Amino acid sequence: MVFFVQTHYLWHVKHYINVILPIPLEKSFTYAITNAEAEFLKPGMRVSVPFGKSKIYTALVIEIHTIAPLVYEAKDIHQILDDTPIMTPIQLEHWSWISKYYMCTLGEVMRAALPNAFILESETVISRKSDVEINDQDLEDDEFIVFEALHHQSSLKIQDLMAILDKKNVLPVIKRLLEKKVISVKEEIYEKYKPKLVRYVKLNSSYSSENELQQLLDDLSRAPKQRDVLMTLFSISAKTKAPVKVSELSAVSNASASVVKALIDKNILEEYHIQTDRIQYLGDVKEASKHLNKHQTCALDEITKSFEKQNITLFHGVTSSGKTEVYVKLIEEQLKRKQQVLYLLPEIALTTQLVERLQNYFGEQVVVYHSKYSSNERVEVWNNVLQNSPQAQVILGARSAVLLPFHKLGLVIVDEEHESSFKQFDPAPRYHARDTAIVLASMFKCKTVLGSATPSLESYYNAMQGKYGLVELNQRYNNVLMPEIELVDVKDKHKRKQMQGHFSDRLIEEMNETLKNGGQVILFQNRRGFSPIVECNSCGHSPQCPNCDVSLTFHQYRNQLRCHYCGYNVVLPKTCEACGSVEVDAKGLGTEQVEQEVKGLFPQYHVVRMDLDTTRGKHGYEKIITALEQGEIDILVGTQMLTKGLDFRNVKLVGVMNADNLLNFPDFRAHERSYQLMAQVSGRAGRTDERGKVLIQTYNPYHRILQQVSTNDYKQMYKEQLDDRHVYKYPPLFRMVRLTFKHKDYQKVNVGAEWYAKSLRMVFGQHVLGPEFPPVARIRNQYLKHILIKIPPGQSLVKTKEAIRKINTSFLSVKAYRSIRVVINVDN
DNA sequence: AGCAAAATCGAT
DNA sequence: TCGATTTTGCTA
Repeated sequence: MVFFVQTHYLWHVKHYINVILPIPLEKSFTYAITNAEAEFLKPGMRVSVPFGKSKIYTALVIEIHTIAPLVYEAKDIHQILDDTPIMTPIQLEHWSWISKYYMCTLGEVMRAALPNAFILESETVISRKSDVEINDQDLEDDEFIVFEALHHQSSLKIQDLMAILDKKNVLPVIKRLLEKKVISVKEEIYEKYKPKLVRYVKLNSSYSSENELQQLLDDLSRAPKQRDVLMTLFSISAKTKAPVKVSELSAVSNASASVVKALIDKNILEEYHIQTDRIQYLGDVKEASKHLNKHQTCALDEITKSFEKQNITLFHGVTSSGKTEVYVKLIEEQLKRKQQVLYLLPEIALTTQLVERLQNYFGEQVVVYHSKYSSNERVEVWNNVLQNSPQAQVILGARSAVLLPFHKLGLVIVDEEHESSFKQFDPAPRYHARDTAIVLASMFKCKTVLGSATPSLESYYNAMQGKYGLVELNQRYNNVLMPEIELVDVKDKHKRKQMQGHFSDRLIEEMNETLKNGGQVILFQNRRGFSPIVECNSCGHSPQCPNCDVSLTFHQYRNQLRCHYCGYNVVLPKTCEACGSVEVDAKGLGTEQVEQEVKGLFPQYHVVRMDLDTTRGKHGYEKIITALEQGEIDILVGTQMLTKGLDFRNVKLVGVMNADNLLNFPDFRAHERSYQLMAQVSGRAGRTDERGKVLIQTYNPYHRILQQVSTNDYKQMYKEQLDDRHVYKYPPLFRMVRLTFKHKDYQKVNVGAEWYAKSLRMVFGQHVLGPEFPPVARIRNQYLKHILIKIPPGQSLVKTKEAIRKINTSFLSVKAYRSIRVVINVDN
């Protein structure tokens, strides 16, 4: 599709616009516009349009043209919402790439990209018809209640009606009232984004002369508090020569808000508002960037050199080698060239630590963007990026930051490049932020750095193929040694009776040693809850989730059984539901149980657990990190949350409770992930002068991956894993598209998926796998089935997806299959 | 997505 | 058999 065609407007021709609606529909929609609107509108502006029976939606203009739709009469738009486009031409091109590559609709990309506040919603507002004579007897009870309410309030919203009538389905009542011509209904839209206004005060201009002022102060002699406030105002404005905030005034003068209000009411002070940014940088003076050591300097030179030949460079630097300092130098260079920099990080690594570090170097030029930001904050970041404002030169963000309206992008940095959280799983667009960023960079003709201590096989493979440049940094900062990694054979320890609960004697020994010397310990267990399975000792029955095909996880702190897929929970039954036996056993290990055992083993130390359950609050995560930094925590037990780019100086020992459940995870990337996870947790140990220690407990110490982790041999891991991927035809050698079928009817999923697979096999033959049930075959009462399509090297991706799309269309045209949800996941 | 018509369910 | 609930179809 061609966007942004500069049309020559002819006044006798009817104009139309094509728009994207924020809903998952394939087609774009055409609306009629007036000539004046055609002159004014540009692609990237928002309009509100009627859609469906009654609703008004926010739509984005992508094309302005004069081609009348053939089979229907285009509706008129409702109104224009913007003066200038809220997005850029490059962005539209980028969205279009995402929708084609990841096989989703533009509407879905729009939903993901635009801050929520940009998408206005219409609301049904009902009001009483004037001059209508109504006989009370003609109205039913609930109709009369609404009629009465409208005497007190001129208009009511659907929400209000639900509250008044205390039921959720109020539409029939509205319909009946409408038929009786008692009320009228209309759709109203409202702006969601509200600029933040700060209250300021100044002296009313009528007191400008000396005399008037003297008079005023005399008048106020009997109101000493107000006089004080006034004097404070003079002293602040004399000192700062800047507008004075109400909050500042009342803080400095130590007066309550009511005193200030009294002065405003008396017209002595004048109140006014100034619009401000919600996100403000509160840092101190800028810091000069650190001098790089010789290894870092060398890496920086190599990256610069590699950029001469390659657009993308993989920066493979071991944990705590100081990659960030190298990025800082690269960013500095772009800022000199007046170019924006996009710095992508996994959400969880986007901590205050790192943000503060970058703000120290770049001050207010840094802007942060992630999902925890409120809708209004996101709008402000969006606008700053769009306008290329000085506050949006370095954009530090999680996955969705790649969808911002960049103006002059000079460099993209994707840190922790291997992190799987860069790939969005649900809902669509199921995009990978790393790959999407690379495409964005190519549209801006700028360079990309992918950084990681444990690169993904995909990126390392691309580097080996010469597609990416490769720069390595093998020295840790200050030449700290890599931690010493010891594998503990739990099977053997059990045999020798050297286990206490889930702790081997070696782990206890090392923990004692570390704690005695004032060091901190991190224990890693990749499962939350107390135990993932509860089993009856006499009959073997274990409680299952009623909505999903999984065992319920026992959570001790609430004495609950919970499903981690749908959130279902029940109180732990006292006796077995199947046989009534009281002997119920907890099988398997979760963080809660580790915490409990540690507390028993080391009662004199402070133990804290960090997982989804303890970090749920807004700053839950932050609090634990700060407590650890400040040495308030001796032992931290947690899930993989612990692994992400945190710099804990005093952590001397890391224990991996059970490496096997990582390795045995049913996914073709399980081994790669295990290596990355363990290498990253190990990296938390000993980041200062002293060498850290890592203990990995396992039933299988001879596992290749564990051997490679313990010898820190990334290259060996890469080679062996790549061989496996070769044999089993997995990425990075083959590409993959996975289809998921969902329906509450088991048979329907089976038959539908089988039909689909058969059609796929007619085109792709042996490269279609399945349909197969996933390890958890039912979630929230929906049965799931997967089909995997492997795309061999050399086979056209575009054509493959085209073929899949065609089959999808004919699948959906079979009536019996139409109700089956098909989820397409590219590069999953 | 959201809404209305159509189809199915279920208790009298 | 009627009314309620779920499923299906369409939006410009």
